Amino acid sequence: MPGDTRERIVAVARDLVHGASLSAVSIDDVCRAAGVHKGSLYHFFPSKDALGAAVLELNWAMMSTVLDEAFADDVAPLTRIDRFVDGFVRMLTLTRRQMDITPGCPLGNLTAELAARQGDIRARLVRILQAWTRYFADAISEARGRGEIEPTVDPNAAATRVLAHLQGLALLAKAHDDPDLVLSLKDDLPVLLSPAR
Amino acid sequence: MPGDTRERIVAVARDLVHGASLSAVSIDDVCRAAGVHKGSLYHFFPSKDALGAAVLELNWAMMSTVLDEAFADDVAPLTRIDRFVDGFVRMLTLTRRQMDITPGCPLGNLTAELAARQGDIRARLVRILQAWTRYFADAISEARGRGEIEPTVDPNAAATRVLAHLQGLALLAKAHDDPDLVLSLKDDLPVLLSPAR
DNA sequence: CCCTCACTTGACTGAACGGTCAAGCAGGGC
DNA sequence: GCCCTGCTTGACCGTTCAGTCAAGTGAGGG
Repeated sequence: MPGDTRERIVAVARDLVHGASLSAVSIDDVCRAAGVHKGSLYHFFPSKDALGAAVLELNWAMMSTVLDEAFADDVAPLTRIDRFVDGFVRMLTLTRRQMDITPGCPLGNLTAELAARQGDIRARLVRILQAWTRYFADAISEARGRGEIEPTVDPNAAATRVLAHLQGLALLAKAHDDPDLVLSLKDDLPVLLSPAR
Repeated sequence: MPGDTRERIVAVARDLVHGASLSAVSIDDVCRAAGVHKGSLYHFFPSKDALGAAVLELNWAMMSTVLDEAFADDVAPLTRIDRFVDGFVRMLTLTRRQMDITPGCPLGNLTAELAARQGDIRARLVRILQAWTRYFADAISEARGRGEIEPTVDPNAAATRVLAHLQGLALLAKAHDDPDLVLSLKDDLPVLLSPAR
């Protein structure tokens, strides 16, 4: 299978990083887990940072998949957000079963770890977070158009609120080792989508 | 000055860690910055993990100070939360000026980094987060008693909501390199403290 | 005056780290 | 049959890491 090695390396690296952190996972760890020699890895990636960037992209690709499924317009817009939360929690629960720890949001973790670095990587992180916010904003906007939430609500501000809330809950879930904590986002949604007073 | 060295080591370590992460800061870095030799550091701390634990305690002590000041009962309970947000953002802004990066929440960062480890450290993190939540819960409870928020609001659930929101905003602030993002918590507060619907 | 003990010094260790490289290998095109 | 090219191999390098240790130093107490 050509082109298989690179993908396997990134996939394995993502899993290891998701269960710990970028800095906690060494190149040797990745090679061992992927059944690949170091020179081979460095054939595809010029540096550990480059591998880290690839892991970030894979995480975003996986999150995009969950987002695209959840935000399909076969249900009401606010139901889509609920559906996404379910998918997100399912992701956490699955990793918890495999790794015996609650991993937190893969993108949130990388943001926390990499945002302090200067360079393109932070710009990319911001872009990803913005793209993520847009999923929420679009659904909120549509719900507002249908009269399901107050017309005075700013969809973008509300979407940022939802993302921040999700990230915070994911962090608490990681600390408490309980993915279900994130489920409370569904209860909090009506509150988060109500107008400021 | 007796007992000074240990404190200086922890203080310096905290600053370095706050600007990056525990794993990104080496024992040598700390020694260099504190003007101390390695054997001296290991006289006080049996391991890097022990130093990390001390850094966590110092961060909580500093946060406690900000919390105690903000939550003094010389103003209305909801005003205290606003005051805490101001203090928190001031903390971020100060570090940003010194380090040229927005550091995020010191406790949130450590939570993200250490929660995956098994052992006492996660238990301690959870306890700290609970103690933090209690500050919010007490103020919310008092505000409810004064009729400033709806009686159907559960102070503990609302407090957790506020903490999650704060952590999420701190993460976004770090990503966007803009401490002021956290200020929007003050606008979001009425929303977060309104009853579920 | 000297002993004790908390603290400091600075050189040291062994392992792990990210990264390099010359040599090989296999398959596809000429 | 040959070479080119994409990929693999496994040994190797220099650095940095957390952690150790034997030998000091100096102040306070008896």
